[in-house]
Amino acid sequence: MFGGRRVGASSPQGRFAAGARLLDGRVVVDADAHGKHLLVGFDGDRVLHVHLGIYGTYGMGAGVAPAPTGAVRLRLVGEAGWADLRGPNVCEVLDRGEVKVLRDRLGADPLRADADPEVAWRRIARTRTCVGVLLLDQSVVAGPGNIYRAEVLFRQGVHPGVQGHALGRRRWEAIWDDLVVLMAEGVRTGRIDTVRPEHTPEAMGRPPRVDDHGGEVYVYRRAGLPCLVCGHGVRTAVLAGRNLFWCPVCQPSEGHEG
DNA sequence: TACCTATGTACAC
DNA sequence: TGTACCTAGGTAT
Repeated sequence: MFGGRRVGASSPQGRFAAGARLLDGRVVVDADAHGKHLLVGFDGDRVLHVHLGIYGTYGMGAGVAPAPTGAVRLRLVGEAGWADLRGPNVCEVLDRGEVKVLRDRLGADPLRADADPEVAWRRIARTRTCVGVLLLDQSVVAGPGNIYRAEVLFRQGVHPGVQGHALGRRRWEAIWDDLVVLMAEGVRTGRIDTVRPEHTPEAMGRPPRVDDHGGEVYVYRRAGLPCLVCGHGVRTAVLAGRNLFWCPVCQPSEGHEG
């Protein structure tokens, strides 16, 4: 919608007024994402860096932009359409050098063709930190969040408390390969569905259930409900500051509880 | 109208 | 580990 075109930038809410002025009237030359970070390049060595965080949203449309509603941090308007950004964790203008600093602190992104899971593995293999924490550490793996953490560990039968050094290369490779598939599918469909065809409510003869986040999942936010595979109650605990969910039967704990 | 929750991160201690 | 950031939508009062 904006690539190669001159765009208008404004901050109806006012909090990004100075930044918007740096971009206003410039041409969008490229756009890229690394993990949860969006990088939109403008002419003049200016890069818009956006991280949606936990609240942020983008609203977009074709044609003439409507009057802004709510707290619109940044509005971009081009010939073909408009985009409104609300509530981001980060919204700033960087130069290419600052972008490199940002990228250097991010780990392998399962959605990127240039990702090297070997780098992540070297970090994982030498730490006692558990895999449930490592999967949310964006300097190890960039992109997965709380839903993918819970779901990929369930799909691979890995207890979230397994320490990095005890995970083993094969299990790490299985987790990585699954993330690549799941996240690509998420991009394609715009939602997070992780339930295999043989476990869908239709296949199992259960009523359909879609989580509030909009996708079908095995354990995420299903605390106390029966596991879709074995029927045991799904457990929950806080790990790395976020609500974690797992099935204690399908994800055996290898000698430790909790 | 108040309160709670959420696909996240940084910083103080 | 706790808290601030900061927004919208849902539920309770």
